[in-house]
Amino acid sequence: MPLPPFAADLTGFDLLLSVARLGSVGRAAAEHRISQPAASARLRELERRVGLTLLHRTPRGSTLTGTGALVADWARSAVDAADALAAGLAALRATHESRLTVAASQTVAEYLLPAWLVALRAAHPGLAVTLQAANSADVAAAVLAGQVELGFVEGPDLPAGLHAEVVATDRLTVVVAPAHPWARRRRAVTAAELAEAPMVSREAGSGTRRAFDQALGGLVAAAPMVELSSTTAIKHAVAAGSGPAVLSSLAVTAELTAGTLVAVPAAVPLQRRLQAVWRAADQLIGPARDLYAIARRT
Amino acid sequence: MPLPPFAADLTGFDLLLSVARLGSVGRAAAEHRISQPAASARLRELERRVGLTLLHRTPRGSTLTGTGALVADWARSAVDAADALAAGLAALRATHESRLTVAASQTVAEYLLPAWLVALRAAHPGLAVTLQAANSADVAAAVLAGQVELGFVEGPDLPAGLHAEVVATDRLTVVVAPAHPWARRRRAVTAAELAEAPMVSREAGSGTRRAFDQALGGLVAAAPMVELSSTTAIKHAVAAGSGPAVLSSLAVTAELTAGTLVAVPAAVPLQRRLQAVWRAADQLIGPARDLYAIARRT
DNA sequence: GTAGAGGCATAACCCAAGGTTATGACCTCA
DNA sequence: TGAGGTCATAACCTTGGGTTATGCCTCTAC
Repeated sequence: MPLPPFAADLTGFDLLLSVARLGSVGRAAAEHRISQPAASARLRELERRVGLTLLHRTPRGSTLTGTGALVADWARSAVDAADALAAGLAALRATHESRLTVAASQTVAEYLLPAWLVALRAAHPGLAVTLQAANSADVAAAVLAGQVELGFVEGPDLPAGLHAEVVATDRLTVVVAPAHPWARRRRAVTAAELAEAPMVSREAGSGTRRAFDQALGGLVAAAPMVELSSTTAIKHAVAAGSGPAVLSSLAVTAELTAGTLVAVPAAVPLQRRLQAVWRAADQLIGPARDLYAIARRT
Repeated sequence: MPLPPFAADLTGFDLLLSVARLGSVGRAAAEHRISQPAASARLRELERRVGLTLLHRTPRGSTLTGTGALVADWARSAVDAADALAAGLAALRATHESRLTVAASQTVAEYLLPAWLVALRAAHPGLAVTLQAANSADVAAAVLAGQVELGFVEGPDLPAGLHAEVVATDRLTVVVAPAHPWARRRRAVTAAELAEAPMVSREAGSGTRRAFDQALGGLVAAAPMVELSSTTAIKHAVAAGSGPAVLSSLAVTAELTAGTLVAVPAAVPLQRRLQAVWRAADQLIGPARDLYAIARRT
């Protein structure tokens, strides 16, 4: 389960990407603020560890070999993911005197915001972003109170005084363990069936749970089998066979691909809008406006 | 441009994920084959570096704090990406006596295969996969010659003797730099316009180029402005303003989000099928069959 | 043809991060 | 109250990765 040692440290791959872009080990070294021999040694070590020749070194520069180019492309996604992680951490850590303050609901903070922050940083290098992650209601309250300039929430119920714009649509997915009877269903489960089934669900008041309750129309959902406060915990519980759950499709793509969870077709409109919100009295300006534009573009 | 130091080394985050899953620092240490004090020190160092408290340590185990859970979720995607990189590298490096041999065209090898390999490894721990990355024609030839059990190719033209099944549909996207006149277009560009415009394109014979030529119907495309052999090089050329290009939408999502490239609506059916191919005489069995199933599920 | 510039490799040296084992302090539970 | 689990601290060691100095190669320009 732990990451193999040669993949855990991305600096070598990061350096490889710089070499690919700049065409020489020396220039890549300069970009990373290390000496040329250090870069050279690092790249050699990387090749030794992965057991492949990645670079074509010549007295006039270095270029990627064929497999090197493929590896570089794979490495790029890993480095990008690490970069998104770094952007999120920087936003969490930033002090409150910084320029842009944002609050986001769990789904947005978890799955969408990191990429947005990376894009925002491209437009505003050096901008410090402060992020509050909370549930939709708290996000709305923080925006209304002026603690944050911009918020991202799920679901339709919003307090007055807020201006909201839909930035994306999130589809909810019914998931079960592969061994669950529903896993083999071809006919969509009905609202009634969903209402009857005890589910693994988030706590009452979460955006995901509210969206599900609404999707049932007039029906009232059975008491949940378990209530858990994190998406990850729910996924594990479902995979272990606890019962069905309703989760954002953003949250389960990896598990569906890996086959640890199975999506069940459902005959109810499991959609919800992800909205950007700000005070109706204010105008979005500067970085907040740009972040909103980035979010819309997704 | 280089990755910040605290994000380059993922081992700390990987360890954090183990703690989250197992509930104690000691058990996480065991999973990573290091001593408990080493793990403890590493986690403390991680918290120091990111400047956040991630763990709630108690005499009966350790759990994530609120921000810890959010960070863990972000970290998971970074670790997963690194894991996909590792799976790809392992497949490239594997010796030829290993059990499963696969060949894939560039688009598949770059964007889809790593995730599939991760899923495959979940089903077959320890399985060694050998990967050949080549263009569609060479992949087909390798399958036909029996050098590889399973191939993934783009486009419709296949030699006789191969069995093919569509595993995914890939949409091609016309992209330009934000400053390009087409970037502001609301009306779709026509096939005639696309045929006339000198493009930045892959070399003749690549799957992407063939698909584009076919999409023009009877029209014959203008000579390309530049021919480049890697997707990355094309993206840079387009972003620098060289002209339009037609690329797999898988290849440009990040750039579209970041705004360095802009998608142009097109009035031609820019779709192509990604197909799994194997020898018509053979039956897919074992890991090859599972990899095919995983690919279909995507 | 030769000098110079740019590029990578090697050598010698140094430092610190991170590993280990041994041990202690703390809490819970039978 | 003692046993068994947890995490923290201490003392020590190894090694990966950094630095500067230098050499060799190849292409280009005069």
